[in-house]
Amino acid sequence: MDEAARRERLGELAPDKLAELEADDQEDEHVLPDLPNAEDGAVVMRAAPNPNGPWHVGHARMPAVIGTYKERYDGEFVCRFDDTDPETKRPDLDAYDAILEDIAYLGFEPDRVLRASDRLETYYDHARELIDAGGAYTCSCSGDEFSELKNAGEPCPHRDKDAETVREEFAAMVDGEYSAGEMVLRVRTDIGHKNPALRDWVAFRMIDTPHPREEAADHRCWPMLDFQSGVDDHLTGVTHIIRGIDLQDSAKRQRFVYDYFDWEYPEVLHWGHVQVDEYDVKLSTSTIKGLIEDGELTGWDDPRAPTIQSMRRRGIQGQALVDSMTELGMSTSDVDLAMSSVYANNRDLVDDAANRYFFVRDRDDAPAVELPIVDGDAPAPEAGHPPLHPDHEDRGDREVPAGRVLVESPDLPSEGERVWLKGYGCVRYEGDALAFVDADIEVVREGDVDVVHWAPAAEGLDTLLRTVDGDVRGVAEPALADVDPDTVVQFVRVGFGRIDGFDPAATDEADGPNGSEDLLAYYAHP
RNA sequence: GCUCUGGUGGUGUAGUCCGGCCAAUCAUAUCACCCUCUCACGGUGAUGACCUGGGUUCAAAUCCCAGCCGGAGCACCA
Repeated sequence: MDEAARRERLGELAPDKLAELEADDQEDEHVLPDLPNAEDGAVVMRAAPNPNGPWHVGHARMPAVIGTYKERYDGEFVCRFDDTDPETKRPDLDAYDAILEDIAYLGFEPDRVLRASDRLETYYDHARELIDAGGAYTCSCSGDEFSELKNAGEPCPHRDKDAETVREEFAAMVDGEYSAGEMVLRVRTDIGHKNPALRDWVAFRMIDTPHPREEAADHRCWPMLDFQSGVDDHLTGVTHIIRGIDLQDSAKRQRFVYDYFDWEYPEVLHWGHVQVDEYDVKLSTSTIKGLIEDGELTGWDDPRAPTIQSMRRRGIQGQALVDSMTELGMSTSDVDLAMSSVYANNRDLVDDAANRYFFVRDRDDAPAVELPIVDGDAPAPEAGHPPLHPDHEDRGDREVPAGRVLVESPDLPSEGERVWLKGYGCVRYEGDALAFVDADIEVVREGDVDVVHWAPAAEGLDTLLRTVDGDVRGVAEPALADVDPDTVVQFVRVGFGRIDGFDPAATDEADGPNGSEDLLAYYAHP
């Protein structure tokens, strides 16, 4: 009795038990824990990326989790670009769209998209209001000076400035009358607070470098994350904030501002950092950017790059990444994401649709071997006809010409031994040729011969397969020429990959590192 | 130094709030077997964890104490 039948039977015998079982199943579908104080239809969450480059795989976690909760609570997904640092983490103008594309690839679409750099006047207004409420003061201490006082729990001399001076000095900040480092606006918190991280933090500072966005290039007075993000979260109606443990103290800092404004602070959840195994490259936008600039990586979508764009180009479904990310849960400890988990999820999604094709690798340590197939015990057929998919005969089969063929050297049997060319038949290796034996599948069923993939030497496509471990050259069967780019296929006994491009004009002579192959493919995983 | 925060198999996770049904769930991983014209898919099985030490209790992964180890913040970065 299979699962469905068993359930049906249970439904007849004990309907209440079945209902219980199904209720449990519902529970189980929720990989993520429930959100605290979440009301259906009244949940607003935001992803707040700094657009200083395209996303790495770790970034997928935020949209994956927010998107999942959005669906569960019929909530809202706000994407707010926190691009308030034109200098140190300078925004990259292409990154805004790149990030939105990354989110779309993951299968989500933000309900609202905001840019903090569009909202400076709003932040200034709130700063003025905060000053009027006695919650902020301008300060011209150097960073070191203030740090020393702060660590001792001592106020700096500017703390007791009269409100009028603060107003004037802040107006001058907004007008850009100071240079970087000359003046900041601090939030008056509690200079003796037991946690030094919370004492009178900076809300606005001067930056001399113009913002890359033309619309914001005139501003010199920029809010710090805690101020900008705190104000925006309230103004956009965010009910649940999810962020990394590096921002653990942010909520505590922002609460001082919220208290001045008499706002209610949203629910906050923190999670740990995500590490991804399998990559030597550090998971950081600036590190990856550096590697690309140094030529170590060919771009953000280099198969060796731990980026969303790379996953996409390799044919890994955004959903696979989302599944893996939600499986990480919401723990505050650091987690290691195993790429094998992403691969397993992707295999699940892709296996049924991916048609099968042969690709014979030609590697230094395992070169492809070219041999003619000759008549042996029986006349050799002209071609093999393996199915496009073993579970879907209805999709038909491919034609693989079989005059001179290539096989991978480790697949070659000892001289005199037989091997089964998949979709073709049994051949005997005779040193300089493969002699056709027969097409009686019985030898395979009995386990007497190994089954290997192969490709025609002349008609095959010179192929470049780009993998995480470097580029692999080889020859693929000609049927791949009819496959549309962007299709995910399975290279039999090699693994899944995505067809990137086909160039029928490519000639045999023009073998170079780029653009010379007939076929370009990206490798996903086994 | 001060302040947070966390420790369940290789990885992730459930269980911890309200102690027993936990000799600990599920997934992935690894290995084996079955299936199979793939090393894929599917099926079966195996491997493998409660940080340590005390305490409370009839009973502790769960409560208490101490210790050990880890992560984060104390930026005019986000």
